[in-house]
Amino acid sequence: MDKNNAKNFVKEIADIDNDFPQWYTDVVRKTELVDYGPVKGTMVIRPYGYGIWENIQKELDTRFKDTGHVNAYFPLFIPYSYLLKEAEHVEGFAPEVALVTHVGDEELAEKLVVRPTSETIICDMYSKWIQSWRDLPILVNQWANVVRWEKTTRPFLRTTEFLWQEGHTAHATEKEAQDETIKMLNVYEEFCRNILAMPVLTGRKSEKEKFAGAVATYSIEAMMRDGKSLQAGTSHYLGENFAKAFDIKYLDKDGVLKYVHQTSWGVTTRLIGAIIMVHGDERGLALPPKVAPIQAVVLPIASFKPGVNKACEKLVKALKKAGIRVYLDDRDQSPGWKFNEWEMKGVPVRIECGPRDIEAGVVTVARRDQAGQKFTLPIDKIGKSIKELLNNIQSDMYTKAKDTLNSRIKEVYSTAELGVALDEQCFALAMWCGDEKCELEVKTKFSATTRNMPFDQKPIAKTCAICGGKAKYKIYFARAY
RNA sequence: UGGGGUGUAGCGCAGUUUGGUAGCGCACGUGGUUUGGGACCAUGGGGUCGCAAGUUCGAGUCUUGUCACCCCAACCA
Repeated sequence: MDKNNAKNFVKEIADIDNDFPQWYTDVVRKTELVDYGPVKGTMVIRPYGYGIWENIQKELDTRFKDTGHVNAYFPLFIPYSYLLKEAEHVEGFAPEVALVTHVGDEELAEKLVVRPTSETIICDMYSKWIQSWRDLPILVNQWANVVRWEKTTRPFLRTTEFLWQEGHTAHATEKEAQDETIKMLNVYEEFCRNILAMPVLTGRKSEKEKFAGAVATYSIEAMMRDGKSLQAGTSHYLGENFAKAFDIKYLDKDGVLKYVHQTSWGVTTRLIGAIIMVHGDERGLALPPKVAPIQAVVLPIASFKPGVNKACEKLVKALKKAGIRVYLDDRDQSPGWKFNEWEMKGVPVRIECGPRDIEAGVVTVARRDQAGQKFTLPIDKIGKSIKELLNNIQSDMYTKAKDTLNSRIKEVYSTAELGVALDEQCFALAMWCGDEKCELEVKTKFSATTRNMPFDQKPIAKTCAICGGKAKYKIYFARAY
């Protein structure tokens, strides 16, 4: 037996602290989340990875319904002319849209784009649906795929095709639309906190970083293990921009024809990448119980011995009855192999059941988030005790991530301090004059960008940390994915 | 689009300098012994060496062309 080889197993995955991007790529592939697709930048989401997305969908959908939204579906193909209607929008997206120009050998009279986002086609429909103030608000969400032909790609974080949800709402008043924008941002924040065990920073994007066509863009920003920021979701206040471009008007109570005020908001499969990079460690993936496709894995030990298989089946039955997503791994592999396999795949709880356990009336349990430590739980009421355990893991994972985030936000008052904070893998919270020049300077000097402006705008200084001019906003700077 | 690198079995690689039967580790099949932190023994299967021309008695190896992918900058949910 090659014991050294066995112990060095985890080194098959790149060193997380020294080579974070490589570690990420290794984990994503070795844990059977994805394969690379044949077309550059596309990915095949394998069943285990898709299971995470299904849980995300389920939890988000519940929240959307609770806030009055309904699901609908709009076409994949959009006439190119639609994209041209909103000036900023086309400028932002044209370079990265895939165009359909031919069917067979025949050239199309009008080019089609494969949707990079659905504002245009949805607005086209809204202009037909909306006549009167009685038709408002329209609160629609779509689960779909979109295509953006980015130059460089990475599984989940930036792929040519990705899955997402996009909410598109139309309102009678500016106030109502603005409230909706913030409401959905807060839905995302709560979802990340409670379901993904991932703390995020909410706030408004700078003019430079906002969505093409929006009046204001708000984002949730998450901190990855290496101190880089990941924009995990966005909520846009579109104002009347698209309403004017697509002629979406309603007749108000006062008899005046008015433009609607709109919002759009979305999160993508990028969230899966965020989970990996926030919770993962040197052993691989660690999934928060609420999104884990498998919450507990049952491993029979010495299954050839009498009674073991039966005890495991009984155990699985009890756990299923308690509503736990459980998997019985009765494959013909050595136990140690399976321990590592499931740890790498991030299953929150491992339950070992062998002859010694059966004799003692217990099972041996290991938590993924506290690797290596085993303890026993009595076999009776196992459903209830594992359920509690999963809840504890969920909240412990959040606490740990939250502490990390808090300890790595540095208030800075000068360009020099900003650079130091970034090099220490921190987010820098600074006062800013609001001028794009300062954003560019930071980008050139430190390859970092403004992330967002928190709602708490209580100033920490009077002058801009970059140029020393009069400070207008408090804003986070960070390197980003 | 600029700079660097790599293409050999499912994965990771050696072999190329100096041309001479296609190799190694892991994974996979079968039989047996095992099973509480990646087991062992035996025995098998799997390759047009990225592609195309050329030189040669003979090319994974030399020449020319070509394609693909990866990393670093620029672009982005």
